[in-house]
Amino acid sequence: MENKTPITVVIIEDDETIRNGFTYLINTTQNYKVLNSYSNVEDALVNLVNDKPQVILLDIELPGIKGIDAIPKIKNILPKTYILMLTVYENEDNVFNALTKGASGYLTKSDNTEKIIDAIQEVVDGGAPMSMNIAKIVIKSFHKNQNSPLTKRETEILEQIAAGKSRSKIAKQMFIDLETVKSHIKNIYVKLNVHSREDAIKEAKNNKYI
Amino acid sequence: MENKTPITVVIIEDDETIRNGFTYLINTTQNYKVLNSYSNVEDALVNLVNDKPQVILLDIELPGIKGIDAIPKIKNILPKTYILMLTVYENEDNVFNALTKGASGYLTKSDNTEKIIDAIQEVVDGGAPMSMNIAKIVIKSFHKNQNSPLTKRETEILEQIAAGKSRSKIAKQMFIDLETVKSHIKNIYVKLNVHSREDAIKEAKNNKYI
DNA sequence: CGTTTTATCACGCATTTAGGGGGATTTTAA
DNA sequence: TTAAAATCCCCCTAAATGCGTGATAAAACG
Repeated sequence: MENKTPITVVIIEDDETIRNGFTYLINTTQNYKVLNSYSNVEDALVNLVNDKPQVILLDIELPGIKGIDAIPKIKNILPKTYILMLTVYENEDNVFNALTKGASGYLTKSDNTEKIIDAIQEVVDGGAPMSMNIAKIVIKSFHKNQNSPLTKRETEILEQIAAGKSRSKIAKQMFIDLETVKSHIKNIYVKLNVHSREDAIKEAKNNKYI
Repeated sequence: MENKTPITVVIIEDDETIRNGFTYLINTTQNYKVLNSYSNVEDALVNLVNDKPQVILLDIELPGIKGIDAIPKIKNILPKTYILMLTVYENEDNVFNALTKGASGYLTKSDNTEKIIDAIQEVVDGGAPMSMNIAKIVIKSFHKNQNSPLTKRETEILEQIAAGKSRSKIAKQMFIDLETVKSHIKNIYVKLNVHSREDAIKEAKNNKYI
């Protein structure tokens, strides 16, 4: 067990105490090694080519280039490196932005520090470690509103509109008359209090009707 | 610790062995209690009003009404009950369907059986427990394709098109000429090899360009 | 430093679509 | 057995769409 090739980590975090804390924690754990740690993205970007870590712990709140914007830059240099986000805040937009740009996991610093080791292992094993509250945010983003004012058919049609389909195409694919589709759309607009496809889509997505 | 009010659970699972196994496991754990277990959704639906469990363990592969279709029916009767999905298969569509309809967690039966207790506790605490592979599927669904053939501007415009905006509205909001927008859209169509908004949206979403 | 890509703007044209107005009828559920 | 939901009908005008064939300036790349 002792002489396995260790899992290599780089830390990008501006708070020196946290940076050193994590470095110590990881380095004193068997089979894990911190190759380097940086207090900002700029420094990290020039050195990462040499470090070639398997996992990067990336803070979100950083001076200069923010953690979120660092993700694509890092992925450019090291496409196979797993990026684990670290944050104190649980801002929804940050979560989805980071995931969209390619982060593989998302941890809050309030987590038990030992969890960081589990998370590093999990991400190397192809998993997607998340703190409990982050998982909740992610799962909740899938939940549809059960109190939609739209009927089943109206919802169906609005979904097709959101897919960019014309009224006539919707009619053909649903085997109903164009006039029926128009009628449904009229009712949708009244219910959502809008006067265009754009606003209907926006309103429906905001309220998670679709 | 011993005389806390226990967390109440109902199991809906057709395999008798698994059903009894989970029931035994949960009932022999302090502070957890299985109120009832059912081998199909139909039976469960008529009794759930009396059971009023905090958590339901719901199998996906069931005879008659499938687990996925059971979710909205259960939510109708008991809107506050947390639903944890159980499955042997890790079918992507099932995962997203279940989450969309309101499942709060998703576990594979291959998980260590003790994890089920942790998951029940986590969901009651407002979390969203997932097996590692499920978390991976969920997180991956957010990842955008880094090899998009579209330029930044083209991607921007295609996103607006996917939001249902007209070319002229896009032009106004981006402070560019309608002709410029038309030009971009033409290039998008060529690159994606499509001839309509609908197909452009579909192609872009399929490949995660947007 | 030169070449390519990207972003910008131009004009015309045939065809379809969108949104709104006013209805009616038939299924489906409560 | 009512109410809600889904279906279909006709009219209208302004706007949008997709495609053709361009040009020019700015940015990025090697």
